[in-house]
Amino acid sequence: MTHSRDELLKQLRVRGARLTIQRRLVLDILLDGNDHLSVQDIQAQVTQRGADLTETTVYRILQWLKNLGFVSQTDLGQRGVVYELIGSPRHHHLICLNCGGVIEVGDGLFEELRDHVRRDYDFEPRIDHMAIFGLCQDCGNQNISGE
Amino acid sequence: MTHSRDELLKQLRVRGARLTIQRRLVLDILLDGNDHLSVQDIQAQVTQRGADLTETTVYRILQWLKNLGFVSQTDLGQRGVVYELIGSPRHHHLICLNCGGVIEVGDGLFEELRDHVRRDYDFEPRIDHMAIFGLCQDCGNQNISGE
DNA sequence: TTCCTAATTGCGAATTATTCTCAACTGCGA
DNA sequence: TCGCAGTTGAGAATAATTCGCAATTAGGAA
Ligand SMILES: [Mn+2]
Ligand SMILES: [Mn+2]
Ligand SMILES: [Zn+2]
Ligand SMILES: [Zn+2]
Repeated sequence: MTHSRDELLKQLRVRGARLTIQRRLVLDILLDGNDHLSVQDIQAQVTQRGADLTETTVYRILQWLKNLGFVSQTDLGQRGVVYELIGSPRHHHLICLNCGGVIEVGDGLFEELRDHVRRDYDFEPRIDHMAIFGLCQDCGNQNISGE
Repeated sequence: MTHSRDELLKQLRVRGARLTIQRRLVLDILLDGNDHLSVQDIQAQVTQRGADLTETTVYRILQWLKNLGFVSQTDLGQRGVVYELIGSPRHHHLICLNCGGVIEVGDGLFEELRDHVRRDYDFEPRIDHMAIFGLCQDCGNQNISGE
């Protein structure tokens, strides 16, 4: 499940952050649309709710939430950069280079990798919302030319 | 080891690609500097060799090599997007979000993940040159503030 | 409740990275 | 050697993100 709104706000308050209406708005949009949202998507939502934030502000708030570890920022390739609240448990995606299809996968896939990295390199990986590119079942069977 | 120049050219010829002087030049630069090269890095090398390619052309050649599966394109975060010939065996990197340190790791780390993805999702992942972000040993011990 | 101030936002320009268009050029098969 | 589809050059265009600074405001202190 995802963070609840109240829990989220509480955690932010604890960290001494100012809860401006702009920040609440972006948080609400992220909480509602439990989806991949681009900056434009978020701006559209802002407008739809009768509000109005600068692009700059949206970028700044997303950056802030990302640095705090509440939001993931992921480049989905063709589909560009998207933001999403990091739920628990986390999830990740397989993205087909040919058809663009996006498959959601659980975090289990990455548990071994995480452990290995920790053990072998004493490195604490932040694998929050990975995009793995490749060829899906359908496209893998066709023979894809390089160009 | 890395692809040899001749082997590489042969493979490209087989695929019916035109081996222009521009393409040879970029290939040679990639072969020599066995390193992460940004587009600017490559342009600098081009100049250093007394030649002169447009940025556009460099982008196009890199895109072409990437699509053919010979070159990886990786976003290293702070350090931007870099290109590198995909060697065999492949390697990947751990990148510290705090100090920016880059650790090279072998491909073994990803073998399990690859198998899982193939088995569980019938998806052929192209894990050529991954960047895993997180905190290195030194930085993990300090307490990092969110901002 | 009011006041104060550091944190945050708005605005618009700047920067950066990448792509596009189209005319000129050229690698390579016939 | 010729012809042309594929490739490059040039420079503008587009898209994404960041910057600088003045105006605003959240939230603690009085
Ligand atoms: Mn997702
Ligand atoms: Mn590398
Ligand atoms: Zn596909
Ligand atoms: Zn570090």
